[in-house]
Amino acid sequence: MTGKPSAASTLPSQYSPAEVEAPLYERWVERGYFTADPDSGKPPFSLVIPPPNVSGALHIGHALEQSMMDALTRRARMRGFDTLWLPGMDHASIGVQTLVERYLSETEGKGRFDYTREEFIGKSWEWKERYGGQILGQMRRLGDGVDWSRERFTMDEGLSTAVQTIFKKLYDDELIYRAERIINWCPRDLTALSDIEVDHAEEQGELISIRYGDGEVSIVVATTRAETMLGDTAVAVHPNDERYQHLIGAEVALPLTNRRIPIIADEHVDPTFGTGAVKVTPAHDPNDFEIGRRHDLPMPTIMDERGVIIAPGPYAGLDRMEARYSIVAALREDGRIVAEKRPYQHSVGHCSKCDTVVEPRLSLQWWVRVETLAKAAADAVRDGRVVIEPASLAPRYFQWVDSLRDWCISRQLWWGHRIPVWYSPDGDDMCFGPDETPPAGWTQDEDVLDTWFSSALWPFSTLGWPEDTKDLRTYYPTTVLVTGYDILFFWVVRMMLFGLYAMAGEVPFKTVVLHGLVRDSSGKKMSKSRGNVVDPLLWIDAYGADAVRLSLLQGANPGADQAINEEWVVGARNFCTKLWNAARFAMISGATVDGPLPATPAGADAWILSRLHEVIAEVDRLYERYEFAKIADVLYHFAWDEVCDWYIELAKLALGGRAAPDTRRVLGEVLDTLLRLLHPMIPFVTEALWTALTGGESVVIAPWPAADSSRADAGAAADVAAIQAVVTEVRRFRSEQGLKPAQRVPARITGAAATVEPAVRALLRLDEAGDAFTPTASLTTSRAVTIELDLSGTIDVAAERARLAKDRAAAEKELATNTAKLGNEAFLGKAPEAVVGKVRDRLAAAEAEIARIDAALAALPHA
RNA sequence: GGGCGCGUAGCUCAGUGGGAGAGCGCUCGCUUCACACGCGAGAAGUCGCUGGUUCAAUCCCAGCCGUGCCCACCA
Repeated sequence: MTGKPSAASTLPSQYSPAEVEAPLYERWVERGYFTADPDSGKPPFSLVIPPPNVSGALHIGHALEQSMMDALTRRARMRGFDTLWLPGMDHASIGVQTLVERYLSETEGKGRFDYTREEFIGKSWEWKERYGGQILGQMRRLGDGVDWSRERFTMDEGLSTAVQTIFKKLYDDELIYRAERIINWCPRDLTALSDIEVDHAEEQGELISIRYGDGEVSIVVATTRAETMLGDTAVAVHPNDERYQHLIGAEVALPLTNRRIPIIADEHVDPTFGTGAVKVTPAHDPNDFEIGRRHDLPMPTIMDERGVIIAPGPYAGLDRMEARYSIVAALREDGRIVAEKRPYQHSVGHCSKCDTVVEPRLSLQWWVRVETLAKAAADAVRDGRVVIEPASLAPRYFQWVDSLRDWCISRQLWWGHRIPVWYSPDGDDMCFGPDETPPAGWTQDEDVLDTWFSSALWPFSTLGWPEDTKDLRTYYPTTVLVTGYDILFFWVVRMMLFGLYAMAGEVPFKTVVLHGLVRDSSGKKMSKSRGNVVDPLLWIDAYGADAVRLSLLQGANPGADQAINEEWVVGARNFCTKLWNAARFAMISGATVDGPLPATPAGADAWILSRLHEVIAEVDRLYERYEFAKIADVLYHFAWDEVCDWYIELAKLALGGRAAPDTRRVLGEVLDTLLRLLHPMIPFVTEALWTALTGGESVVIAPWPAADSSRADAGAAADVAAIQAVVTEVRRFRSEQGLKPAQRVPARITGAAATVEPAVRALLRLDEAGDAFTPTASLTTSRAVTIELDLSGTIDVAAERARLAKDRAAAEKELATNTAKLGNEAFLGKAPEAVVGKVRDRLAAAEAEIARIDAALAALPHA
């Protein structure tokens, strides 16, 4: 026997995660359980972590996402796969550069441009070594079974090589190009942003209607950005707009300047909006830029990169917001403002990193031509090579990928992958690969790449690409990607673009599992400004990593947001304690995992084994659909309601009798299996208990349970169902009669099977009827078991009558419902036979129930 | 404007064409020999509204009301 009753009996009654977790984790790592082995001969199961920012701390969303990934990985390992969960971090170009700038400002009192590029990058690496990567330690706290030997960073040498290699390939294939276009510019961070790095917010602004020109040739335009009029080079109207036909081709005087600008016709203009006339500022508005291109308009830039007016004149040197105010004032003085709508609600773009209002700006940048790449990315999902779970979120993927616009990838930053393009003294440009040397005298492009460019390579760059490594051959395509639906556009789409392109059409992952956002207890998004952000580490400290993981997984319905608060974590912690005590009981009781299971287990033993194997099958089925919340629910209720509340109570009886050895073995089997089933979700407490219970090396490497349908035992299940029904009914009677739970009562039981009666007596504390037995109360349960009790006192007739009356009312309702159904010809004619039969059964049951209750009522003494 | 979703017990959420569920909370009782982070019993919902399909609708369809998110546009 490997159970250790002597040790177990000294276990405290409560689990102390803080003492147990860290040593267990270190042991797992030291023993190499998490290290993948492509030579193992086992089938591969691989996934890459969505790399957290090097500057980030573990937040509740990470905790959820990583709990999901860890559960999948641990289960796969137990099922015999060679598992690789690859960890790492993202360099977070703009985010980290901003932090480093702030840090340098605080510590050295200098700005970015007080350093050379090389100095600044050196400072950034120093910052990264000193302050970055704290999340890695936090992942250990959570219990993440990642392969630390394969940890990667998006700026490490191999990944930088991958970036340069794919850039050159794209450049050579003419899928990367340089062009002057309107981009989103952050005047604070001084860099271009991609469309998705801009957050739009509805704001109260003003809509000013301005009269351009005078007399015969005048036209009213409306704008929310009066200051951009300094860059106007036309006024546009719709070509079919009756009101303005006579003006098309004319020139109007642009107020506050001595310029005259043409009135042009363009389809883009919506004649129903405002006056139907639009001022055109090609260098400062994306739509105006397109109009400008169509009509070959001049495109003067009127602001510098910080948003300060540079157009010559009285407004030069003013910030764009100051200029707006001054220009509106000047126009008003001139009598040119014909209408002002204030407040005027409209959408304004902000830098997603620093919240500064972005400035559309004409600028020379590098772009990825996405059309063919996006087509391939869409096809891979349409033809099922990549499955999105839940499927209901696939339209979001298509919505994005089917309308993808060229991706601006250059950033005017220093922290990141520098664009591998060099310029000759004559201004020619050429891209060079990692093993190529540009000619002397050529200078490299100053810009770095969008952070997401390197993230897009993550599923293969981390495995060694462009080298043809064993890891790459073994683990690509990765099995599954787990990430939030909010990151579908930023990251998933881009991995699809580049994965299919770089890996000869092979998808980066076979399944995308999308989770939702973790919100606060009332369903509100967590944010610093709301002050409702929770720190998972504080909860780990207070309740243990398992409790945090379980509480998050209990809410993890596919693709759906979830609300969480501390109460949930407390509940999960309580479950861990319950499990702890169940295992403690098993060990105290001499449960064992040695030897074969009994060939013919007795009632409760047979029943719980039958249920156990149903649960295994159910859990397997749910894992295939990534239904973490339901897996947690099934195991929670099986463990608590069935194993603890019924099986252990029934086993206590058997442990005193002849069947004790069988029960000890079954009890061991049930706990062993339950702990293995729970291990992927709550690794620490299951490890502590499983090793103590079984004496095995580690549950991490224990085999995943296999469902065995031959364990099904309908007879045993029926017996236990009868016990549960009778016990529950009599307990209710006892409770309503005010009998103390501990009070033993003599009773005569008739109608109960031999397999049922002893359990009923024990669980209800009913003694054998002795010689002096005088029944004073009798109840017939729904299972046709009659129990006569000698209460040696008066029973509460009124309470009992009320209880029975209530039951009778419920049965009457049931009777009426089913009688009505059976009286309905259409129902009898059209409903399936099975449904009709079920209704007949229920009708009969209701009739029997009423008869039983009436008999019980009649047997009650009159008050 | 386009797309997706939600509205079920006080709260947070599952769920199904044929008997309304869970966790927490609430009420009552309990130092019952694993566990008070526990045990037992219990109360609690016109399944948003209206109409339709069906023998049968919380579930399918339409409309409405409320609510959330994503994309595009917003001169």
